[in-house]
Amino acid sequence: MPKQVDHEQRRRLLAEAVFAVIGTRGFEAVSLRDVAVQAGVSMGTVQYYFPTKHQMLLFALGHMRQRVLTRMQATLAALDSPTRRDVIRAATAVMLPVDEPGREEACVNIAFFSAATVTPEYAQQLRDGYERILTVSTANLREAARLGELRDGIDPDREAPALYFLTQGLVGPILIGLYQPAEAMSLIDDHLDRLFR
Amino acid sequence: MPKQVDHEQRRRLLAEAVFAVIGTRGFEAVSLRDVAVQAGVSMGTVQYYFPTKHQMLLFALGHMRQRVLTRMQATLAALDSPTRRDVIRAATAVMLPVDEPGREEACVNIAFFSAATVTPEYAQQLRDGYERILTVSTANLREAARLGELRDGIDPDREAPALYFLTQGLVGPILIGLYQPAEAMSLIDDHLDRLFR
DNA sequence: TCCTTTTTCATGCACTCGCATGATAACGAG
DNA sequence: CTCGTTATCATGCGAGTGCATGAAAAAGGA
Repeated sequence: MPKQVDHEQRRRLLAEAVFAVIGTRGFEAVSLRDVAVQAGVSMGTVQYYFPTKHQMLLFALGHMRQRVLTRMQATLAALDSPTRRDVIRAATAVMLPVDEPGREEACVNIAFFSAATVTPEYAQQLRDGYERILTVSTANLREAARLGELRDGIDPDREAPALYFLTQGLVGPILIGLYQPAEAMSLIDDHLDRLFR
Repeated sequence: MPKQVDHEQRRRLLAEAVFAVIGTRGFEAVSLRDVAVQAGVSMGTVQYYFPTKHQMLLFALGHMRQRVLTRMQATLAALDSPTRRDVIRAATAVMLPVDEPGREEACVNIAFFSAATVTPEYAQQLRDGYERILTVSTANLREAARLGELRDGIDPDREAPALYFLTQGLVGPILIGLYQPAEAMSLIDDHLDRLFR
């Protein structure tokens, strides 16, 4: 049993390199050579861990989903005795490209979204991610409703998707520099004002 | 003066071919050869009208913006004595990928959005488009407010962007098959219910 | 120490890309 | 018809692509 290497960790390292390339030069610029250079390894190593480029990108997409969730959990855990509204607001902010890792994730996300229109496997991954986040978000709003924190006539099961899609709709404009993150958050806050007492 | 050809029309024809390629094989699959085949001309002809691939894509982006606006105007003009709410609802529906041309436009749009994260010229075009549509949308809502059709406490200048970004956030999920167009429109209608009396 | 397995690397290959070039075809003015 | 401009095309080139191959290096067990 020679030389033990954590394959999964190695793949994650390469996936991060993929993110960097997508974030700086775009999705179509992703080549095995670029990824190798970015990761500081040879091209052969990339091939060793990913038999094909498509599998590499698919893994990278999955890793990005997990990275977003991890960052969200860390952000929420850092909140000091937050209200239900604080939680929802912070979770929303994580999905917006407000800082550099958020921006990179948003670039990667939109790139895969574009690719998903012609690559069903990407679309499946993205659907999974959407449904997971929507489930959590809905549960949060339902809990807020149960605690009586929402205004009268607010249906958590309809408002959760609406809030989420509004958030998603803000990602693009922020990315292209049309909206400032602060403006976007102001818009989100207005929306939350309407939901919460 | 030999052989008169409408260059602008020729470019639009090629732009439509670009759309078709993006819609069926994706943005990264766009090559001069594919566009030429799709348009039924030789590769040299594509080069004749566009000195470089980048200029071709830039023109295609501009043409797409105009196509969306044209389709929107046609849709609105076809409405029979519409209320202000009908106009806003129809304009929103045009931006969602509910039919085939709408889907193609959405695919093209998201592809350029992704590319815009690393190509400032695309970002500029997209910002222009956003601002134009937002201006019209805001004007519509203001007019509705002036006519007293909105509920109390509804600010057109804040609700117009919110409605627009909600719409944009719905495009992706529809494209990847997570949401049905009917569900999306139901969500939009809920939102309009909140705005209008 | 040597040996076997795992990991890394350098190189080659067939293919496609964007772009350049020169020839060919179409068409209106004289 | 003839000519000259415009439009279209076929072909070639260097560069870069994903992937395959075989060799070199690394490292724990004997």
